[in-house]
Amino acid sequence: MDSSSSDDQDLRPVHHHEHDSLTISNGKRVVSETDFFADANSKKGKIMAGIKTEITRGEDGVVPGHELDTGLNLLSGHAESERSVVHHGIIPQNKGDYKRKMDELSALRAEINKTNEENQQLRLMLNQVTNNFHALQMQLLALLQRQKSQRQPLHVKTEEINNGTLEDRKKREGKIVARQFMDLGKAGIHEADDDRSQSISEERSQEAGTICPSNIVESMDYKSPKSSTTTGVVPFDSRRTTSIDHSGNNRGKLAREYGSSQQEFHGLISNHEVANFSTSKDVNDHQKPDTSSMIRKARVSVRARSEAPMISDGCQWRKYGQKMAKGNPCPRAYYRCTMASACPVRKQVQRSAEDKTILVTTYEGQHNHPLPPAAMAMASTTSAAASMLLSGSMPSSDGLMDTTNLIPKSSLPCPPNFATLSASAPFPTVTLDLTHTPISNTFQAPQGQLVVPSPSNIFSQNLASPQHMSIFEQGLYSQSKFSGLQGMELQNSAPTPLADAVAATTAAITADPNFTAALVAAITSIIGNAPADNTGNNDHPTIRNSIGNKNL
DNA sequence: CGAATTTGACCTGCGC
DNA sequence: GCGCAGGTCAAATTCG
Repeated sequence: MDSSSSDDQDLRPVHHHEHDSLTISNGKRVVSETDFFADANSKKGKIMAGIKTEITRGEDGVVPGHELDTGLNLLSGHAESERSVVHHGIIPQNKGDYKRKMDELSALRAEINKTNEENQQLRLMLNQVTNNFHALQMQLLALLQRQKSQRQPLHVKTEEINNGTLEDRKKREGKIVARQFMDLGKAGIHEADDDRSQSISEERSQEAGTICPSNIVESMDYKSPKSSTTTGVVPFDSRRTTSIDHSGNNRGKLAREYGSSQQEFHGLISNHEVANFSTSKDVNDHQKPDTSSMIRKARVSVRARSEAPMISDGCQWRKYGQKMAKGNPCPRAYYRCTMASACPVRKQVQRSAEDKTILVTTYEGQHNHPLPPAAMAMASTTSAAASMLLSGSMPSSDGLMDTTNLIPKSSLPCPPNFATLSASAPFPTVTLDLTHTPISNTFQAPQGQLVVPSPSNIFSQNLASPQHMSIFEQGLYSQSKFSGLQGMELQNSAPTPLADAVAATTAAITADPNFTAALVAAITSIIGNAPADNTGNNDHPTIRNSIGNKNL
């Protein structure tokens, strides 16, 4: 059922293309190959054409002749007019004409087969490159961890903690804590992900002796020098953890459930990241109230154009609430992940007040269970984005997180301060704008949100994360090329040879237009305008009527 | 009939 | 302390 509706959505752009071709041909009996693959001049267009033909075949397994007509009728929003056009074109006037048409149909069929093969090859290539990239990223992570552990003396952290005003310190603490939370979450996912990521987690655990300066342990140590160094319950959300301790009402029930899920969740965390954490009680004992309030979750907001009530991200969600939010006539829906009984991941879905065709999905938390590939795409992307948000740069003196160093000013077609994170924002939020609005608009966002127009930033800034760069991310990355941000990933590299190497690798991987287009197809199939469908058909190479099409 | 959704009530944090 | 807004709960309702 879902797939059928999804197919409808998928086929819509195909129809438009064919309709255009038919209109242009106007009276010709068969859609010419050139018309049918109208944009086949470009590599991208060639891919699209191939995918389109696959869709046409998909209806009943055959393509040419009247079957083509049938497909059009199924897809057409102007069925009668198009049917007449096509029928007029296909009914032969004489035998020679008929033979000529049959020849053309044969040629068309051959072309379809060819493009289908090309599609298959592209798919294989995409998978292969993805796998290779994952492996490469794992290696880079390990190297980076080693490099960090060698570069960061502990006195730097002490100095940073001791300097500055109390307010500055509080702000720093909040960021540091939040940053670590995301690291924890990532660790959870990695552990559940696969053996490779597990090995990485273990590697990170082994390197726990000298740790990243952004580790929460420093913050906790500062606030609570007597904190236990043994593994304990990590307060992923201090508020909920407090509820566990002090609440006996119904809310406590959820809190307990949530808390247990957190324990379960943290069981997936590498020892290094859990070590030195105090229990929630310890934290409450040693933290000042205003300091604990700084402990906030990072969120990742995804803006995408969609008519569906919810974008398909591969996960199973259960709606548990709906609220009217201030300043937006559209209600905000609250969902929680139901793929595991105690998965802490929540998401909010709300249409943009400015543009109701834009669906804003905000993710919070990390899955504590294995994810299907389709869900991994979104999960890893949001995790990477959050990671970039929380580890991208050090806070500036005014309490704002200066993220301008994420992207060099010289490469930005936007104001240099477009990306700032206010420490006063309710939650540190990264926004992935997939609406493909012009760049100038893409950077417009509510105050306190870091807008990331191009996930290339995520990629190049997220080297410290063992997170896989998913197809989703790669698609996002490739989108950046269409957004006029080419080359940013190279200029944006951290000033380390390793990061340069990664950026160069990224550029090399995505240099091929075929690859880029395939990635766009993949990303589009995941988060496109398709109605909510959780059928897991995201690996279909179809280019859907989606956010990216108008820019392709 | 079980699962999912709806929706009013409740809780919490925050600003005044 | 009060009111507001965001977030969540859970009984009622709807759906498959």
